[in-house]
Amino acid sequence: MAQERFFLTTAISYPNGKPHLGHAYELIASDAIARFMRLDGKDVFFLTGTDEHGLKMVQTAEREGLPVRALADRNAQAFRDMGKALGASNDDFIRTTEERHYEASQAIWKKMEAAGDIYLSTHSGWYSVRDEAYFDESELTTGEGGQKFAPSGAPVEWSEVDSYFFRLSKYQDKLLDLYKAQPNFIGPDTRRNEVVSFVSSGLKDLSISRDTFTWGVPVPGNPKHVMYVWVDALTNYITACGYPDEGDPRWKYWPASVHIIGKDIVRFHAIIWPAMLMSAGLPIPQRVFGHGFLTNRGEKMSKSLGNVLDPVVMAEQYGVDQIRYFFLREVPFGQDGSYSHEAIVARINADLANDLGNLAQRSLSMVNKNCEAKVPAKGPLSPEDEAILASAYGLIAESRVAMGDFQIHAMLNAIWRVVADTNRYFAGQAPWALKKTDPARMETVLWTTAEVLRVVGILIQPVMPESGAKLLDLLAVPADTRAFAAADAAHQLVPGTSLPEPKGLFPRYIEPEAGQGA
RNA sequence: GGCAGUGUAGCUCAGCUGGUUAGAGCGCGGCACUCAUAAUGCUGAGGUCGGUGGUUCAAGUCCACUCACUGCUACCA
Repeated sequence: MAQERFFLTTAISYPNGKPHLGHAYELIASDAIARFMRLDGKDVFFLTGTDEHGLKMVQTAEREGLPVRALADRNAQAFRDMGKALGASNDDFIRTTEERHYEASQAIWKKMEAAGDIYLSTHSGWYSVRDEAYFDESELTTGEGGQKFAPSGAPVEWSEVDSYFFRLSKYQDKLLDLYKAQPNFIGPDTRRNEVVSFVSSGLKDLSISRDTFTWGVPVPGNPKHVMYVWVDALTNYITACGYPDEGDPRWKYWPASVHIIGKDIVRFHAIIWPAMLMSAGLPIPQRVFGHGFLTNRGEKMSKSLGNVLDPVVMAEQYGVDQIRYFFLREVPFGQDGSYSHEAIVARINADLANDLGNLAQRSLSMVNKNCEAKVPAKGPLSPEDEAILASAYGLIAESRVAMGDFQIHAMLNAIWRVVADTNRYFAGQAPWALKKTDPARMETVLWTTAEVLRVVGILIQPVMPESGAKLLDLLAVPADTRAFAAADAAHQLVPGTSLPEPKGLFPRYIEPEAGQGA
């Protein structure tokens, strides 16, 4: 039987600066989904990368006195390094300046052109040099002498430039059909509603080339023009699958299972991208999911506010798994979220150190001292034992449901509900008391607790790969039984197996000095 | 302006097709325990479920109106 494939992507990042927390968040979340699917037995292809063309890159390079390509190389590397620092498990890292991407972009362009969907015309509108943007008449204000101004206050002038256009308008009905046929194509629902309403209100053709700069993919047959962001950036997803070579070993991954993107670019992925694919006669992605933005104590991150945190520094300060856990547990995926030093520390100490870390420590240290450092004997199970085991074994199904909608936080909530129940169970059974009255029963309680920990260890791996592995090490779980398929009663811990000395799983976070807020 | 959504304990939020004393986590008070990373367990404090008016035997849960807030309303990636 063929292994189910799962292809997921992040958006490609624009590397005119260093990666920030927003990039990190998207990568962490996508990585957790990728790892989840791998552990669940799927053939996963996980892609991330950088979108390196366009005027902003040129301008940034000029400002820094670098050739554009050098800037792109340097910053692309910074994004790669961030991925490493965060434990990202992407299978490829695509850069739009790569040869393979030029090939793919020009190929899809030609397909769209052959379909009669590309034509040369004039792009006209009110342009603000300062904002580098066009504005609709309705957004403008008129000053003295008839001068018109953008919302930013910058003057605008009427501009007419040659540009190639994509017949997006032609796809309006087809897109609406798509949204109807695939109700979960766009998630979460609020984003879907917005897109549907946008498309319903009418689509205009799209300007897809520029002849005002050259840092881009040349338009086939007219090298005066380079492709504008839409065609260039979105195409990366099929470039990585080997397009236009449909014999490429990676082509089997297309169409993508999901594009994980920021809520601000949902429209491009849910409207322009499928329309392009329809035009080129290619399959449409299964889903597009827009995550929310992070704020620092409810305030937008900005350089001027000085509340921009470097994700790599955060990983060093709090721990990689710790911040992965924090963002994925604290923020319901799809909604905006807020973070603060206090909130991070609270999660680390309450959930990781106290609830899970201490549960492992209190039970495994008893095993170590009272069971000859071996998996305890499993005697007859009491109803309490059965109940806690059943809820642990039930987690995998719950997690699949949650992750089916990318509700990573819901999966973590479920896991921690079991962790809390297990602490209750442990306190209720009081194995330290049984030690004197009924040692056999004590062993069964300890076995049950360890078995729950095994399941938990397996399930936290997508979010906290290192810590999950550490926990499974403490339980001497073989490497080949750490996937989700083993999170059931058939693979339970074997009494008598030697265990290593228990070590702390999650240290408490202690403030280095008082008064240090982040 | 139009469209969509949100408003439930100090904070963050659950509450499916309306039905016993409205829930969880965190925070806060008290108690217990000692296996454990000063961890854990138990327990308490009570929020007019934004407001008003309806429908109903019964509404946080449906309807109308109203207030506040948020998102979208295309070429910045």
